[in-house]
Amino acid sequence: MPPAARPARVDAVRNRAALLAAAEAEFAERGTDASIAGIAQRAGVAKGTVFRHFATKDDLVAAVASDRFAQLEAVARRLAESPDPGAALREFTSATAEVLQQQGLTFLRAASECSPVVAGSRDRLLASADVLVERARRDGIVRADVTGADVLLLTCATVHTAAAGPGPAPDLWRRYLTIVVDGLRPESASPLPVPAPQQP
Amino acid sequence: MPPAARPARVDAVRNRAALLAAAEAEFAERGTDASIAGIAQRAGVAKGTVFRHFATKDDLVAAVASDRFAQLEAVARRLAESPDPGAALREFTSATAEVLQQQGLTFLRAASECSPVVAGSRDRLLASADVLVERARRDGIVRADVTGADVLLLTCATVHTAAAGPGPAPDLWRRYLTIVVDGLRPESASPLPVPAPQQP
DNA sequence: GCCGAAGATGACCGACTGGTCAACTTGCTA
DNA sequence: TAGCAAGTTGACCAGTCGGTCATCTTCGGC
Repeated sequence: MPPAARPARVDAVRNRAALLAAAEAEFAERGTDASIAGIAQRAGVAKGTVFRHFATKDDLVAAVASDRFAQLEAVARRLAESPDPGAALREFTSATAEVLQQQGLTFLRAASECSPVVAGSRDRLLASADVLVERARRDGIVRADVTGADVLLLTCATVHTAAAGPGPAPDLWRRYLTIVVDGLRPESASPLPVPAPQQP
Repeated sequence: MPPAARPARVDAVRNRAALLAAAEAEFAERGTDASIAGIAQRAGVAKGTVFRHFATKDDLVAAVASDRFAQLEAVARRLAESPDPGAALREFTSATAEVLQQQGLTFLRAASECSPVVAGSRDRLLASADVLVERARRDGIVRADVTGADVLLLTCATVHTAAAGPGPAPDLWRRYLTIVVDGLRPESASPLPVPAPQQP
């Protein structure tokens, strides 16, 4: 085992944090089309500094996206201890929708498609979602043929509808999440024509 | 009123049609990021020719997107005469999903956001969707507080979920469209927390 | 077959991108 | 406080993009 690396300099730590915050904001506003130059400017740093901290643009995208998935996974783990499985599932989908809404759905999807690190974070989130769905099913809240991946994808869907609407409709997703959750109920459920996906 | 313009030359007509077909395919594959050069090559034409027929890239995007919305509006008008309003609504959502899936959801959204012509086509489609929803509601198939814009947005949503899934899952949207339509039923409907949008 | 006009062409332009690097500055350790 | 590794900088590079335009080709009326 090599000796512990010298700790990072304080200015490097500060710049790295500023870069992550700036990247988060720029990616949220403009998706993966956000330019490195713009992120650097927002962080108050030269462009070369970005590449010192993140070898490629993809690495920066992955860092931001992984943080988001990890944040949601923590929420799911906490809710898995909740005494009311139905409320826990609703709260989880709302929290997920809020993060997706804030960070940008297509950004997170693109990130998990081109980075195995992000895909890993996403899969851990999926596993936590499965736990919540299974608990809700045992409670009679959701139909038998629905999985965690289904719920995550449908939550993404409701956020997308809000983003697709005209002008700012920041919480239109609440309307559609309500309809979707109603559609998950076991009463009056139509048989589903296509099998559930393995991953969201 | 000026005298009728001389009819277009046959080669111009042929090239315009080839360009529209090529643009449709390229936009479907790569969204608005598709390059003019790629579209020109696919159409077997030089780049300058593209700009002779469409002054800007946006004009080309608008032409392709408008065609799609008009195609869906025609479907809706036909279904408005159908004797079974519930089946008509289901068929309309399926047809819409298929077009969105084929042409690319984000492409169509981007197109209608930056071109008033496309927005007009989209609004005509919305009006036709409203007719279908109203008929279904009178038949007791959908809850009272749902509009045509809701149904269109939710249909977009199910397509988005399929696109967000891993690998090719070309008809996963059928699974989620079933869940969503179940969620539209009047029985066991939870009150909706946010008003419906004016446009989809 | 001739000829004018409409159309097609592709080299070219400027703007912008992600990424590199040699020169310079700064924080930390001894 | 001296010295050096770590960190920062911005000019620069190659590539791509949408868009222009002088030049050439082709259609179609006579």
